Amino acid sequence: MCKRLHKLKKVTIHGLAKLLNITPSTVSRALNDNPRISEDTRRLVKAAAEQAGYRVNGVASALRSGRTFTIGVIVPTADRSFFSGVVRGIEDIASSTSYHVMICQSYDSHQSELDDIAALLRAQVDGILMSNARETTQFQHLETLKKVAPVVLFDRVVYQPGISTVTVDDYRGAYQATAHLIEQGCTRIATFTLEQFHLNIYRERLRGYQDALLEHGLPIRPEYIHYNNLAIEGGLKGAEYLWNLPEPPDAIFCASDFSAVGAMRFLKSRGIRIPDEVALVGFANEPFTALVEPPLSTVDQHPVEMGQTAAKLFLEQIETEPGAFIEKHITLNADLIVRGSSLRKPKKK
Amino acid sequence: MCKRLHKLKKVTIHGLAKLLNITPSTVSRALNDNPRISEDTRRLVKAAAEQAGYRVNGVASALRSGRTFTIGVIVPTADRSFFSGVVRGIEDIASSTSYHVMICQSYDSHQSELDDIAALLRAQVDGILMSNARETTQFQHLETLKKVAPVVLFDRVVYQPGISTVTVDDYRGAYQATAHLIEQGCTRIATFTLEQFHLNIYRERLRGYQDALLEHGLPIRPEYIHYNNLAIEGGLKGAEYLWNLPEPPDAIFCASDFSAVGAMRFLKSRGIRIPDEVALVGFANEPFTALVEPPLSTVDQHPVEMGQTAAKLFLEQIETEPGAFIEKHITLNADLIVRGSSLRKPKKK
DNA sequence: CCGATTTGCGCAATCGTTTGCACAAGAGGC
DNA sequence: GCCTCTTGTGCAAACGATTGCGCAAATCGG
Repeated sequence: MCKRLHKLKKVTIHGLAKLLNITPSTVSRALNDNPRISEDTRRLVKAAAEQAGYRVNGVASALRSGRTFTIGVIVPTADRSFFSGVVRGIEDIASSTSYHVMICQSYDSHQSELDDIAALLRAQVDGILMSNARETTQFQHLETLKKVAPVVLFDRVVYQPGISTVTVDDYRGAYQATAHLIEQGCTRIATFTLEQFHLNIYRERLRGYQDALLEHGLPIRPEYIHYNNLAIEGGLKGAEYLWNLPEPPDAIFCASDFSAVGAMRFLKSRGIRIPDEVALVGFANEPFTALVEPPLSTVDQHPVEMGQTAAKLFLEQIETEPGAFIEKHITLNADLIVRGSSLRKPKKK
Repeated sequence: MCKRLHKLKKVTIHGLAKLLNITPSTVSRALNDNPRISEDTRRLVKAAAEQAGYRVNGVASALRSGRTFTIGVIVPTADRSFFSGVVRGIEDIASSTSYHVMICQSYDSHQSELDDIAALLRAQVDGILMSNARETTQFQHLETLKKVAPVVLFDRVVYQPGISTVTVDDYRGAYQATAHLIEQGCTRIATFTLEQFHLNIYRERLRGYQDALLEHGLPIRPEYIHYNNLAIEGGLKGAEYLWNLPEPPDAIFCASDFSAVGAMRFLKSRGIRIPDEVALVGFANEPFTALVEPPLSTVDQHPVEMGQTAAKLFLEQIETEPGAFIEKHITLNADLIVRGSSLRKPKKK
């Protein structure tokens, strides 16, 4: 039953060969600029190809050559600013090097992640760039995956020999954000974070927050560390919790922009002034942060650059003999962006 | 020189066949649940495949069967909320029907659009879902493309026989937005739009705006129609222009959220109160619109649903005999979302 | 118990390119 | 003028899966 769905007169190298009275091999070599083909026939072939509207069948050449020139990408979700920025970065590099990008979403589900990997491998992608799903706490699948294809992890990573990673410096980003709040005169600084310590990013952000406090002589108060889902609603609840404490904080470092906006809502509803009574800093530099009132201070993660870097790492690896390959771990700078939500003092000169 | 980059012991149906002392054909049929294979061997083969870690080579089967189960998607840019929402919708449907999504960005350049199409065809995608680049004013390439593969256009479309489309009802969205402003007591309603009338969406939004005015007995004042790039900066300039008029408007219907935010900035800097002195409505329901102060009224375009619909149209078409196929044009509802930026009166009942 | 049908599997061609090898013709050295 | 090198093409075997056809053995009907 399975006949070609849309049959069309396809022009192949065989067709061209017949047309020119030469063999397919010669056509192939001519089109690929093989040096063993004379300049004359090369021109002839290319002209004929152009004129006949020939287009190489990528599937056939992939089968023969073993390379699809396709990169598989797995992100938790494609419609969040950060990840779509990464996808864009990957596509930037890919398309400028004649690669394609195949995209999958894990929806933060471990099973989907496994399915996506299987699907991408079936499609014979040349490599996989991914950010782990939240649910993923076991990494056995990466062990086996890395033997089959180059793997680059970004943002939510795990360190394994043979797997390169790109992250943003979450630790320093959090440290700077917290130090900035201290510098603005805040002394009771709370934080929102996610209680999933298999995720490097939240672990690091919490560390940065804590170290900043300690190194500035402030105590770490466990009641100021609130675990929530880091969505807007989580921020709302978190703020409500904090303001039920005997001594509410005078600043919150939120490990996500969404939770910061949630906190902002709560504070406004209570008539608490930002930044005078409470200073806020978010994380991720989502586009909306510049537009809320007051504009939200946050930490930029350079998503596009992250995607570009991950793609470049992949390209490096694919050019390297598997034996000679040594994974790299690239950390991008996290840039604190100070806006109105945390600016109590005039900027220092 | 071009040896397989990462050679690995791959398990193929030949391997399995040898292992089981049967032929590759039988293995293939067993794995594909061909009814002519006995239940016994089917189980045997599947067990062996499972145990040997066999994974079908999608490239090989694509070459033979003529189907890659891959959908090509071209968007102007992958990191804008609207388009990443569409991509997500497409991926939702695709992955639930064992398709993959290959994504390209045109950056609103016509040449890139052509290149992307060529690249996707080389990869033998089973169909192409795209939104036209801003630059694209000629559509000859679609003429030829549609003969080669099913094409579905979304959002920025052009109507051609044989090409299905999915759009949001820009006309009614704009009409409702404008009517809403009138209902709120505004009588001098300006608009921001893009001076590129080959793009259906801006054409329709302008029509909706104009018809709403006329049908409510208000004049169309040419000086109230401002053409700009619809970015934040365009909105800033547009507002500045309007407030240099002898009689500034008391409302702006902006054909993009970004320009609305730009206008908002200008108005705030002038101390003009929103919505009391000027009411604003944007378009697209970008995530930030709910978060600015005051929250921006806007028109939701249901990007995810648009992507899903486009993907479904593709699936329908691929199942249809090319001869029997008739294109469909689906229009999604545009939903006016009223928020603080345009709400002068208490909500009716 | 014999001829007709079904069942289960193998053979081999095919999809379109790539590529190692062979080989003829031309170039060059002496 | 003979012998070695280059140069330019052709031959044919991959790549891995799918599938029409053929053919035995098993089943069935009467």
